Amino acid sequence: MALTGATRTPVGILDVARRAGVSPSTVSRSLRGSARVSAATRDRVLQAATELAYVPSPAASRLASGRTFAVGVIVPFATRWFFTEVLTGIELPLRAAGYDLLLYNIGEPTARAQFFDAMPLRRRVDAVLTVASSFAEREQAALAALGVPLAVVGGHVSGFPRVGIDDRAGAATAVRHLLVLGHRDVAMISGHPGDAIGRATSSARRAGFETALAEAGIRNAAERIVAEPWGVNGGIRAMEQLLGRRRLPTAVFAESDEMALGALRTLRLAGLDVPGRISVVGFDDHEMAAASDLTTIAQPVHRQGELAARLLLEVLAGGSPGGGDVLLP
Amino acid sequence: MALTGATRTPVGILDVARRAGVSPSTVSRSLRGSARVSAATRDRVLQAATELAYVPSPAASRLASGRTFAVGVIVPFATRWFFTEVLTGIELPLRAAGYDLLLYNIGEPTARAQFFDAMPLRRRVDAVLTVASSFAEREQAALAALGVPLAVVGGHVSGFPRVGIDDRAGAATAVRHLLVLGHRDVAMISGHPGDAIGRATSSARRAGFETALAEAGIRNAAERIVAEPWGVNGGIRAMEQLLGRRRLPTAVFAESDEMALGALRTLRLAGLDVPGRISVVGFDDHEMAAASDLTTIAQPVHRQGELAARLLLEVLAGGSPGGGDVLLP
DNA sequence: ACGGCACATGACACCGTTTTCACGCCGTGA
DNA sequence: TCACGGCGTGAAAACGGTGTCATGTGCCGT
Repeated sequence: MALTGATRTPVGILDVARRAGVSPSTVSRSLRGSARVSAATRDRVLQAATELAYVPSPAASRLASGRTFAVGVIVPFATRWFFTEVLTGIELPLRAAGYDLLLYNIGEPTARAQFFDAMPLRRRVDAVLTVASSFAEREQAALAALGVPLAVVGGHVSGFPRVGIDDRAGAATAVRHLLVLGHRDVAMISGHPGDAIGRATSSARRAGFETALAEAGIRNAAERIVAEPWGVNGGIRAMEQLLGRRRLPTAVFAESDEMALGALRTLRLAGLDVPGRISVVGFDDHEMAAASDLTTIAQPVHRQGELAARLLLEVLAGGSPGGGDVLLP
Repeated sequence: MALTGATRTPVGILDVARRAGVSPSTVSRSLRGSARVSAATRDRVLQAATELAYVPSPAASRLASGRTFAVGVIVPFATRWFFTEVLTGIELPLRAAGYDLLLYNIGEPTARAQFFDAMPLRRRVDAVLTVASSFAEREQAALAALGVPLAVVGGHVSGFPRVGIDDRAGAATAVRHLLVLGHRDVAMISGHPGDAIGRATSSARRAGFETALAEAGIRNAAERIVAEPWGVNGGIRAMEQLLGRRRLPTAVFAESDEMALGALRTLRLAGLDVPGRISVVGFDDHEMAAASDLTTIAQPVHRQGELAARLLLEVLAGGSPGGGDVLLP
């Protein structure tokens, strides 16, 4: 008596096989569409499968085939906006190809340490994707030791393909924009060089800043950079520092929109008109940036995610891709 | 000749068993610490395992045990901030208990449809967690049909425990705050009732708004609500609508900080002083809210995630939890 | 008309754990 | 001293697919 109603569904591949009047092997082949099965049989199998509401056990499939059909996504949540944007780009192609997304947040130092200590995605993903992170030597080695394809979005891991933008050029563009507007006294708000987030990105953008200033014949670019922890609060504090200086710059280039927004806030509190008294330019095209009418360098983040995903899929499918992709802001 | 260096590591449980001089069964038992194994043996096994750098195959383990040690997290990415915040809260306890996080973004309608069509997490998670979403009847049924524990953060699925805040009370508090300040002409900016995101949340907050107005003897609360699609842009447009009205309200309560920020932007463009000419109160305690000096109703989002995770773990461990949790803003 | 041959399909071993069951051993109570 | 009950451990059967190899059949070329 089915007192409990619909119990857990232990409908396996043999049930389908039986109903379709074929062997399990044939069911497997038909379902994965891969191998050579006569159209008639395949249809019969498919029909049987849907009738029985058959769902293959991923565990069994993984065990037998060795493929997990999962990719690990490593992120520092601190970059909320960037990361979610990338993720939406990543998800569609991967999902379409039948892959699951395993999320790992290594934002906090302790979480990060644990992660690299335990390497929890050993044996459980076919590929890895890192978002907006830089890694120390040992960490890169650990990632490489996973022995699976790896793609990098907004960061750098030596030896693996990278999808991103030319941060240096982007930053230079932003700064040149300010210079063209006539500004000579330009400062930069940057993330702490020590920060795990975007170490590479950070320094590339600083380099862009320095390049642009050098072009304009402005010296001591380095002194014009003030670094604070990455994020809105860092931006707030950085701008406070600038306000404390003898002379207020007439324009500020912020490494990221989040920092720019923080800076704007400080300026607003100080009653300084933007852009009347001081101009601010950001970098990233953060959702809130538009809402704050912040001038910013746009980057196709969503696209980057998508590209990275496709790149991985290509590798997983057996092909080897070209080098790192670089888009223009 | 090990030309290839360290190849893929096929070190299995029997290797460990051999090295420790025991049977695979004993290794399994020792490693999961569960069953009764003499301390001496266990130590020997553990040692052997670390020496061999043994990593159990999750696939095999899943197949044999029936447990996946994974939980599915369902989110509409639209609520970036909320969702990442929740996620950080969720992750630690789950990870500590050995669970993986499978991410599903059902933000876009087509993705949502596909999701409920294919029910991709059948057989691949031990539990599910939904974040900031409301579901139609059929969708709720589909979720229930998964047959696994489910916890809800910031939303509602009938029959399953919910972690959240008292949105109605929170909203009422916000509105009362405005009333106490002397405002009589208060409007509300709300998300579209049809939006999938936080339908339940939305209506609860509207109810709070209406309650508070009713208390103060203010009528036609419903007319004072303007609805636009959820998000910053919705806030922008909603405020534009309000500006278009005959009389500008002296205060606005926004359903979410994102909408409030949008509203602020419109006001800034219009040159209207905040809070001099018009007051704005938000809801959520969004990161950017602080940076914009927006008055807002704080809610312990991180905490909510953590609670939901613990709740799930409890259920997974066999206990049955109390009813839905309600925190105070 | 006959020997392949290619293709569709079935049989079966295997993937690497977990788990049940049985067994031997030792300490204990009668 | 003997039967008995635990406890620690090993043997072996799942778990549910996938892939390889073997088999049977219809068709083509000569």
